[in-house]
Amino acid sequence: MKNHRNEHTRERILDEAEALFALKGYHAVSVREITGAAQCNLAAVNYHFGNKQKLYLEVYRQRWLPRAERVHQSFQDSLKSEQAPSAGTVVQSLARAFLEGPLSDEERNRHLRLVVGELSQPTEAFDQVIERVFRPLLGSLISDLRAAMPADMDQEQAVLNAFSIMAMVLYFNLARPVIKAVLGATDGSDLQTRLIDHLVEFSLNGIAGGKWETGK
Amino acid sequence: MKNHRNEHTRERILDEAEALFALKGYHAVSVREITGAAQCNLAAVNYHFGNKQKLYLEVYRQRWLPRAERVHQSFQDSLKSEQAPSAGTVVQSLARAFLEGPLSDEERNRHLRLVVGELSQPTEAFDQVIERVFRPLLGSLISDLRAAMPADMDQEQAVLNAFSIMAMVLYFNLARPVIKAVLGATDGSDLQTRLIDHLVEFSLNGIAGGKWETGK
DNA sequence: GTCTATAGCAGGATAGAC
DNA sequence: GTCTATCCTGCTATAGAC
Repeated sequence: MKNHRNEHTRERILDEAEALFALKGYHAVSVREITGAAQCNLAAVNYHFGNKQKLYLEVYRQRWLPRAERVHQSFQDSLKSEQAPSAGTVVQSLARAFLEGPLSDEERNRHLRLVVGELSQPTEAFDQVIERVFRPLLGSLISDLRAAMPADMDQEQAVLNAFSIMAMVLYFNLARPVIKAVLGATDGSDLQTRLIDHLVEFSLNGIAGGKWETGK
Repeated sequence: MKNHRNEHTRERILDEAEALFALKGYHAVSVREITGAAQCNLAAVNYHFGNKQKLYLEVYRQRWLPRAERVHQSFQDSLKSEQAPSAGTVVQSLARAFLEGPLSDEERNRHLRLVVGELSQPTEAFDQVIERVFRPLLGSLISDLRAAMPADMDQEQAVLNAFSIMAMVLYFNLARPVIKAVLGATDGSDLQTRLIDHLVEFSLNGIAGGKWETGK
């Protein structure tokens, strides 16, 4: 009975499993590695979750989903304070919710890597990700965007705009090392902030097509 | 000696390995699966490539790299025909090189999935991908963009613009199923073309910041 | 709920015949 | 170059003591 650690074994397993799955992907991580990191016994995974696959699904259900909802909430909260948010505000709120919102750097990295994993190699968690998170988030984003520029943006345009923004959010996180490498030693200062600024300006102009002013 | 198939075993293994690695990722594919698909013996992988890891690297060297160079070439060729290409032409050439250029749909899907794999879970192939393909391509793109709008775009801006375009190219391929799901049964017609149009317009506006005209 | 011990198996790799 | 046969490691999963 080595278990005098503050957190319960089950929770520690979820934490370590999430970190490892995000870092290496499902198949590259062994149950031994997870239980080793969680400092518990090999058998604990089967006891608490049944098997490795079910552990993975629980990571999504109990760690990833709530966090995704926090991000969505943060996005909506920062919009609720305004009555008729401009497109600029909408895009900025979204970018901030993802890139500097309620998540720590480490959490955000885990979170986005996991979703990229599901996008590129879908498992049983895929449907959850799409239906319970992606679709609602895109729904919010699209309706907010359309409200901000009611004139001549049809549904498909709005969807594609939303996807383009998500593309940058995901990619700027995933390719951070590459971006750093290419930009060279120029950084040191807050690359993160400059990325957000760029993302907001780029996508705002992308959406607006030069037709609306950013109010910048 | 079952080998009366047109292609040499070594080549068939490379083909099938690439398809499987792209589809499922390195760790999710077994050597048995590869040799099964290539209709050859299990031992053939070790005979021809040494081990699984070296096979994976050969897939990059002998299949992925040349294809990446074809795409880059296609991008540059379509620009060479013009003397002072506008930013719109540059972006459109890039998008077309990737999304409807020299690659078939299947090839393109493989190609982009493999690179996303390396981005999200780097292996020994990562450096090759960055140094021999990514950096040169970004270099071309950046210098073309800066030539097209010499006024006030600094190096970092150009880099971030280039990354934003690449983000959309990669993501629009990866998330194609999601996009289809969200857009619903609206498609049928050529989604591909509409995606390219959107990508070009979005990123052109994103780059130009409303300051340049697209000439559209 | 946590542990030890082990069953049972799949995967990578090799030796050696052809 | 290709095949068969086999080794052996490392994995998931389970049974059962505590």
